[in-house]
Amino acid sequence: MTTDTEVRERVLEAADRLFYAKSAHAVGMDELRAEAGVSLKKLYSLFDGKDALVEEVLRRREEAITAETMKYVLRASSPQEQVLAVFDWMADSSGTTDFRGCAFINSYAELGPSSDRVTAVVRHQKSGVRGAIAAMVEAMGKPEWVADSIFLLFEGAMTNTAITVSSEPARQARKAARFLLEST
Amino acid sequence: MTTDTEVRERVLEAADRLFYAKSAHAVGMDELRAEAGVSLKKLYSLFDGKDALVEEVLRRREEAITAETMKYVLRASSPQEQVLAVFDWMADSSGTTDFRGCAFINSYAELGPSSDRVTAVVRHQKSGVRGAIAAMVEAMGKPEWVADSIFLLFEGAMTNTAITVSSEPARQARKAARFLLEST
DNA sequence: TACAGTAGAGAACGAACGTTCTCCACGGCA
DNA sequence: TGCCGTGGAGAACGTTCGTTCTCTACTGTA
Repeated sequence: MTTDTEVRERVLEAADRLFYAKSAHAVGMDELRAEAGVSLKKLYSLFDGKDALVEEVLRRREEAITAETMKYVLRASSPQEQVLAVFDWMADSSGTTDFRGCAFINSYAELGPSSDRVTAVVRHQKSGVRGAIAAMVEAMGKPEWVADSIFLLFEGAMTNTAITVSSEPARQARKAARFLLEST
Repeated sequence: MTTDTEVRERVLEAADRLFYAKSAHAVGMDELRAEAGVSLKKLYSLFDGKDALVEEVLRRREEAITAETMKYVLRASSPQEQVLAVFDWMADSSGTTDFRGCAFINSYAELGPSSDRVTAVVRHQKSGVRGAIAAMVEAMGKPEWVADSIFLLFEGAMTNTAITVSSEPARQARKAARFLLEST
């Protein structure tokens, strides 16, 4: 027997995958229904509509990404390697054929102007990433502008890794971040 | 008398403004027709449809942005200030209330997966910016990885200036770029 | 077996889209 | 003046979307 929670999760997983791959407006509710193996009725009984679904997908993805990058950070051997681990995560992620950059930047580009809810989730994710980097950099005793710079390198590498379909930007950003950490 | 060329330009200007502000899929052809003050018939006689219009808008914007940043670069007083001028352009641009980040990144997020034409224009613009920065940095005798890093800082600042609605990321990126140029 | 209630399949609906077509007003020219 | 062709206004068309509704099959229970 499949509980509602399980069905919800299946829908969210499918929605996350499709929205990320094709952008939200390019995925119809019927396509999503088919991909999740769920009836349209059930879909609308579990979610308040497409907008709410998009929002929930983003929130869920924020948690998932945070957890996954944390794994990279925690297995690092030194404080500096901890900071740089986020770029290793990016390089590994971009190896998957369906890498499409930062889902939050993408969603903000597509839906930001029309949805305050999406904008709020995106801002929350960005300030979270920025805060996490800042905490690690501060623990190394480095000035705050170094953390800001590494965050911007991360963001720039995220989009350009997607656009160029190569993990080169991730490696370049890692190198720059290391230089900043070692020369300040 | 208004020539076809003038009408074309008026349509392209309106399309650029609307697409950038609201994302392409959120702007209907009828809204664009009204904004440009043109009949639907004329619109379709001048352009091959919405897709072609989006593509042409992006190409036109690439030229316009290149020209505008060049103005900042050319008035700079030193090679280093020339490189950093791109961040001054960004800070000034973000001052306008309707700043929405990089139109090419935004378009790639929204249309990249479904349009090879859009993807091609975006890649062209990105490699152009990267090349321009690389040329200036190389002229200073700095290693290539410094240029790559400054480019990524530029890209990251572009998106985060939009998301945070503040020119702070532009200033942070400028500071980081200056540090890279002065310590290598 | 008879029945109540749930859930799935997918038809149906209203709105919005991109695109084309119809109709009419107007200006140049004989 | 009469005629032709261009162009504007916007109705119309076919499609697609998000969302809701209808009908039917099935399950558990007495």
